Amino acid sequence: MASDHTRSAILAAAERLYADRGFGDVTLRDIVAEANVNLAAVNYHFGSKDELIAELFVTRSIQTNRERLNELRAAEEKGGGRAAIEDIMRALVGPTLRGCLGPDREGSTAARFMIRASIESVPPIRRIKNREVDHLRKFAAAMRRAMPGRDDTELYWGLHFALAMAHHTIREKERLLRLSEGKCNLDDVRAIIDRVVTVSVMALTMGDVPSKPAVRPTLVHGRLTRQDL
Amino acid sequence: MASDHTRSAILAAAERLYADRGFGDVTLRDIVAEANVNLAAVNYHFGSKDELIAELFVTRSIQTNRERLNELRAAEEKGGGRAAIEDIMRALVGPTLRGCLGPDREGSTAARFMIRASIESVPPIRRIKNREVDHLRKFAAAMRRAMPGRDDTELYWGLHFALAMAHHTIREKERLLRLSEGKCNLDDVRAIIDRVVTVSVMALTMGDVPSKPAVRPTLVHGRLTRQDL
DNA sequence: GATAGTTTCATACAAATGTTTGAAATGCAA
DNA sequence: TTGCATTTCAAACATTTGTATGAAACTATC
Repeated sequence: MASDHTRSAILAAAERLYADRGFGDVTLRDIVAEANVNLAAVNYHFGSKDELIAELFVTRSIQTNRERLNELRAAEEKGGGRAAIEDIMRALVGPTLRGCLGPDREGSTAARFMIRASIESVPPIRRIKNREVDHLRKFAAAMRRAMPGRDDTELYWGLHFALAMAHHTIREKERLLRLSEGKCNLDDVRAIIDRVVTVSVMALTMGDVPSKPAVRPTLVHGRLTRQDL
Repeated sequence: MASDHTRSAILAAAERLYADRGFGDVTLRDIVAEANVNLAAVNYHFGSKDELIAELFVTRSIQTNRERLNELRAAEEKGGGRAAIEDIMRALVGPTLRGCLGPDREGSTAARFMIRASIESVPPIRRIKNREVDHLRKFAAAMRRAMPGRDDTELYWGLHFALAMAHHTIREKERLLRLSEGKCNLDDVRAIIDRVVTVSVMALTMGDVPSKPAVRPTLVHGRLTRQDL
């Protein structure tokens, strides 16, 4: 194991190709051609194609999860142990959206790969994905601390909808661009994050009785009243 | 063309198998075995495997789109030519959610097939999905009539988020169930539709100045009481 | 009931794909 | 250097897959 040159070349080439063309369209021969290595190298270094995909996915999963948890921890420190709900949602959707929607498209190969993994459903990845629930539970716990007394069901739906908007925006950005004839600016990632966070917090606080009218308006005006393109 | 027996047997078997095992796992040989027809029958009747998949998807898509437009038209008639925004959103997400989340989903292979089509991303279906934009434009137009003066960008984002929540709920219902430990009831389709519609309308009206405080509370309370089934 | 058009069938084909193999090359320590 | 383990390589393997073919069976019209 003197130099991982071949091994990492395969990983890089595979991730790039999968990100660009999807799992269904990329063969081992495509990968080794892109990596300039021999066909047998994949099975030598990874055992099988599925294990290569799995390694790719777990690596990136760990990275994204760590980013998210870092943001979450920072938010909790900022709030003295209890993060604000909007900061929690921001920590949840921010890393993914920034990674996948940013104009720095070349550095975001990893993110585009993760989107592929989210769109297509290939066996090795599906197996790993089942563990993601444990990760989301940490966010659910933080949300519970931020909104004590709120019904857990509402909380889960809010978390679910936040991921829905984030992932769907990434998944269907082409369609949204076409539908809006370019009016929806998908390069302004910060505005998109603000938008998703705002709507998520709205969804989470929507059960509030109108006798406490301060909550919602504050959020509405505090966050992105302005998302001009 | 005396009796479409073979043709429809293929369609039925294919839809069932695709619904159960996904596109990646089902071969033409599986389909013809399930349908008790000859292997060559698929190419004879449909031309190719992709055209078979396309026909399956187009058929179901047309059904869903017709349902949506019917609901939209009914809402517009009810409102005297201008439908209420929440009714428009309900027409947009209702048919899909009802079709894919109903408690009779075990028996409805069509619904499970559409879920598969939403989860996996196979070329013939992707091609067809691109035409969906034209269909969505009709909803954008209705929304524009319902909310005159509102910026088009906001309108598209609202439409986009509504579809995001609906589709993500269908796609990830297993995960949501597991994350919430069964607390999120995914069999109560009406409540889910109300929830998605409410959040969507919130997102659409979030730029409103608080000088018109009647809008949001009305929606909040009307959430679980309305039904247009 | 003969005939033309349609459908079914067994079988073959060609291409693609993940995997294996065994030898050659390379690196490294003694 | 020699010897040994690791890595690379070209080639082959074994399946699987969608599709094509040509004959047989069937159907309906005259």
